[in-house]
Amino acid sequence: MTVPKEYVPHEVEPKWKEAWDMSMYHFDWNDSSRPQFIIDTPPPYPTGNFHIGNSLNWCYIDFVARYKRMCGFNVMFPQGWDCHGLPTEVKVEEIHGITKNEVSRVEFRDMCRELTVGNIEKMRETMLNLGFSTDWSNEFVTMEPEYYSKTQRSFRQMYDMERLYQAEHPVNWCPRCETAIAFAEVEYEGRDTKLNFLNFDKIQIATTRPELLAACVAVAINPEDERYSEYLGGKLKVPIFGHEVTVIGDNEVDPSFGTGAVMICTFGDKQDVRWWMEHGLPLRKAIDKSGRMTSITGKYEAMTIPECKAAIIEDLKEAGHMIEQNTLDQNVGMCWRCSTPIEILSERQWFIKIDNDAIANAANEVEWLPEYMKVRLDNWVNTMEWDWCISRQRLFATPIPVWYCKDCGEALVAEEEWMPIDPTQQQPPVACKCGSSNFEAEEDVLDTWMDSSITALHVSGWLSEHEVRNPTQLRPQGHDIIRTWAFYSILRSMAITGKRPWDSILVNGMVLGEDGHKMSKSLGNVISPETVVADYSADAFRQWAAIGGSPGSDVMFRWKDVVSASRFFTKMWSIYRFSMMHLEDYTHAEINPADLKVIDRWLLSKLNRLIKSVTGSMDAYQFDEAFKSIRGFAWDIFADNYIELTKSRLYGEDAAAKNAAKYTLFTTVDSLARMLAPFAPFFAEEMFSRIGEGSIHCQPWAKLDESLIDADVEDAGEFIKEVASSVRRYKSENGMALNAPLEKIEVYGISTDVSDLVGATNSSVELIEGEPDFEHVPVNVKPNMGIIGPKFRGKAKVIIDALVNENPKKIADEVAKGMVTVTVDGEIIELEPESVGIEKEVVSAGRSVDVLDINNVPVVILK
RNA sequence: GGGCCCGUGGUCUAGCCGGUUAUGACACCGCCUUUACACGGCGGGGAUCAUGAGUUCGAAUCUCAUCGGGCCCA
Repeated sequence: MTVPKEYVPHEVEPKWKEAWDMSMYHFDWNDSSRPQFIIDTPPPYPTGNFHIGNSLNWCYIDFVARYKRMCGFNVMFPQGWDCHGLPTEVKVEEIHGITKNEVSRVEFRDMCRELTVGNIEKMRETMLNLGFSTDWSNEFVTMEPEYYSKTQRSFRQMYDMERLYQAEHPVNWCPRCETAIAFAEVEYEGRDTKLNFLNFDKIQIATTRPELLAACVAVAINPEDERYSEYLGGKLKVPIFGHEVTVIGDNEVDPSFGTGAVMICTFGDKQDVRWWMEHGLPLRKAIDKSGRMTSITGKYEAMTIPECKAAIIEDLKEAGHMIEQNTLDQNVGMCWRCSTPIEILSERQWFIKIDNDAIANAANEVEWLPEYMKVRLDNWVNTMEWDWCISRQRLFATPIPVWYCKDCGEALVAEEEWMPIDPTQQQPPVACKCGSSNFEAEEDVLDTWMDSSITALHVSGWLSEHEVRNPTQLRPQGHDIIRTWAFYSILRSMAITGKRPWDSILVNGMVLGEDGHKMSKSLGNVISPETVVADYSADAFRQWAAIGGSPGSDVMFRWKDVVSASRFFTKMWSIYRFSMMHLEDYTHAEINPADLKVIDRWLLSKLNRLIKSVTGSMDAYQFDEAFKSIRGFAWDIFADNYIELTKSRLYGEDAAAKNAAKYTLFTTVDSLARMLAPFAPFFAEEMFSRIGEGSIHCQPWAKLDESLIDADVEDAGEFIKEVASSVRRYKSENGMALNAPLEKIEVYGISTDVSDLVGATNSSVELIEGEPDFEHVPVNVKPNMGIIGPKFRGKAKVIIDALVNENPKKIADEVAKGMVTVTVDGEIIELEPESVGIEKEVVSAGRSVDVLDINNVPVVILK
C-alpha cells in the first residue's frame, strides 16, 4: 500500500484507460428494477477533430452519467455520429481532386463513407483520452443502413400521417451548391450595396435588386401614404420589360425608406414572399437553379446575376429611368458553407408541416436548464413563417425513398419494409396505381436534421428489438442549436410518438478563447483538448470544464485554470498520501461516537454537510458549485485545519484517540473519492484502488448521514480551529516558528475538549472557569440594522446616528441592565439589548501576556 | 432591426427572493523548510459592485433609462 510521493497523471491515466472494462458503463435493456436515465447525446459531425466546445458539453454529460450511475440509475450514455452533410462532400472533392459529378453517385458516397470512418476513429480516441464513460454498446452512425433506414421509415410514417407534402414553394437556394437550404443554414453578413432609384412609369421606386425587374409582379405602397393614394389599385408599366403590374397597399411598407414605393419580385427577399402569399400575386421566375437569368429576362437570358445587374443598370441609365444610386449597408443572406449570396427560388420540394402549438406545448413539458433558454425556442417557434423544407440536392445523405411514375406522374413512397432503400439504385417491387412500372427515382436527399432529429427516439429503442423507453431523461446540447436540433427533435418526437423527446434539456454555453471571443480557426484562438491532456491531464481538463462557469453560460478557456486544477490534484494527492500513511494498519469498522473527539465530530459534520450540498448541486446540474465546495472542503477544512489539529493524536500513543482520528480520516478520504469520481475519474480510481474493492465507478455515491450534522459540534470545533489558527497567526506576527512552544495558553469560561490544541500549538493549554483578570472597555457601538431598520422604519437613521454618537460605556451598561435608551429630537427611545452590539477592548492588568479574542472567549497567551 | 445573457479588486468570478466586514481563484507584496504537500503554509495590500435616476429607513441585490460586451437570429 505504498503511495508514491508524486501523482503522475501521465502514468496513472493511461493505466486506468487500459485497465477499465468499458462494459461497466453499458445500459441494461432488460433491467426494469432500477430507474432508467437515458441521455440523448448529441451526435457530433465527424470532422476528425473533437474540439473543445464538444469536450465541454461531453464533460457535463459525463459528470451526469457517472453521478447518476453512482446514485443507482440504469444509465445510457450513448455515442452517435451525424455523418451526412456538405462539408464531407466538399472535403472529399478536395482530397480526390474531383467534383462530385465526375464519379458515380455510389462511388462518391463510398469516398465520403471512407473519410467519415477514419474521422470517427480519431474522435473516439480523444473521447477515451478524456475519460468519458461512454456506452459504446449503444453507438450509432447515421450513415449506416441500420440508422438511416429509421430516418426513411420516419419519412414514410410522417407521410402516412399527412405531415409531409411535396410542393412548389419558395426555398432558400444556394446557386453555387445548387441546393435548397434551410433557414438555419443561412448566414448573414453586412455588405455595402447600391439602392437604385428608378422611374417606374408614373412613380419612383427604390430597389437594391434591379436585375429582378423581369420578376416584378407588383408595386407596394403604404395605404396611409398620401403621395401615392391616387395610384392605389392602378397599373404601372415595368421599365425595360414593359409588363404591367398592380399597385397594392400594405402597412408593412415603410414610407420613409427610399421613395416609399417598393417593387415586389418573385423573389428578392423574404418580405417579397410574405407579400406574394398575402396578396396572391403571380409568379415570375427570373433566376434559375444555377444562378443564371431565365428566358423571361429576354436579352439578359443566361447571364449570371452580377452580369445581369450591371447590364440592366447600364440600360436603365441609357433609357433615363435611373434617377440616382445611394450606398446602403445591407445584411445579405449567404450560404453557410460557401458564402455565396442565397436566392429565394420557387422549386418543387418536400416539406414537413410545422405545428407551432404542439412544439410550444411540448417545450413547456420539458425542464429547461437554465430555464431562460426556453425563451429562445419560444421566440423561434413564434416566428416560423413557412414549413420545414427537408429536401436537399446533394449526394452524401439519406435518400428520399420515392419514385415518380413516368406515365402518370404519381409519386410512389417506399413502404417501411423496403427500407433501407436508395431509389436511384433500386426499382420499387410494385407497379404504379396506373399499372406502369416505368419509374423515375427521386434524386433529392434528406436534410441531415432529418437524421439527427430522431436520435432521442433511436436511443430509447424505437424500431429496435427492445421495448421503447421514450421519453429520454436528458438532452445535453449547446445553445447555438436550440432553433435547429432542439426544435426539430421536439417536432419529430411529437409527430411520431406523441411524446416529448426528453424530460430535461441541459443547455451548455460556447467555449471562448483566452481573448474572450468564440473559439474559431479564423481567429487563431483554438486550443485542442488533446493538447491540454498532453500538457496537464484529462482530470485537470475536466476540472476546468466543471468550474469554468455554470452550465448555460459561455466559458472562457484559460490555461491558468488548468494549472490550478492540476495543483489541486497535487494537493489532494498529498492529503491522500498523508492519510494512507496513517491508515496502513487500519481496518475500517463502525466506531462508538463517544470515542470521537470534538474535532472529529466537527469534521464529520462538515463532511456530511458537504455531501448534502454537493448532492443538491449535482441534482441541479450545478457542477461548478459542486466542485468548488469539494475543493474548498478538502483544501481548507480537511487539510489546513483538521489534519493539522489531529497530527498530535496520529503521532501519539493514545490508541483510542488515534483510532478515532483514523476512522475520521478514512471516512473522509472515502467520501471525497466518491464525490470526485464523476469529475476526476482517473484520480478518484487511483485513490479508491488502495481503500476499496473494484472500481469506484461501480460504487454508490457518498453516503449522507444527517444525524452527524450538528450545529453545536460545529461551533465547538470551529472554536478550537479558531484558537489554533489565531495562535498560528500570533506566532507568525511575532516572528516565531509555527512549532515554537508557548509557556501556556489559557482559555476562559468555556467547556470543551482542548487536547488536540495542545498538539497543534505545541503548548500546554488550560481551561479556566470564569472571567480572566482583565478589564473589558467598551470602545464602539454597532447598531444592528436588521432589528432597528424594520422596527423604526423612517426613524432608523436618526436613531443609529444617536447611538453611534453616544458614550459606548453608557450603552454597554444599559445593555447589561436590559434596556438601551437614546434621545432623538427630545424623544426618549427604548431599544432591546439585541439592537446594539458593543465592541470591547481588553486591557491588560499586571501580567506580561497577550490576549486573543476568539468569538468573545478570551484566550491568554503566556510566553 | 429583434430576442436572450452579461458588466463586482489588475484578471476571472460568488453573492443578486434588500440589512454580510462583498466570496473565492489567479496575479502582486512580506514572512516561514513545520516528521503529507514550497505545485506548500501563514499574513498583507488592493473594489465609488458600468453610468444615471427611481423605489426604500436602507440597494451590488428591485424598477427604468443610458453606455459597453457576448451569443442567437431577421
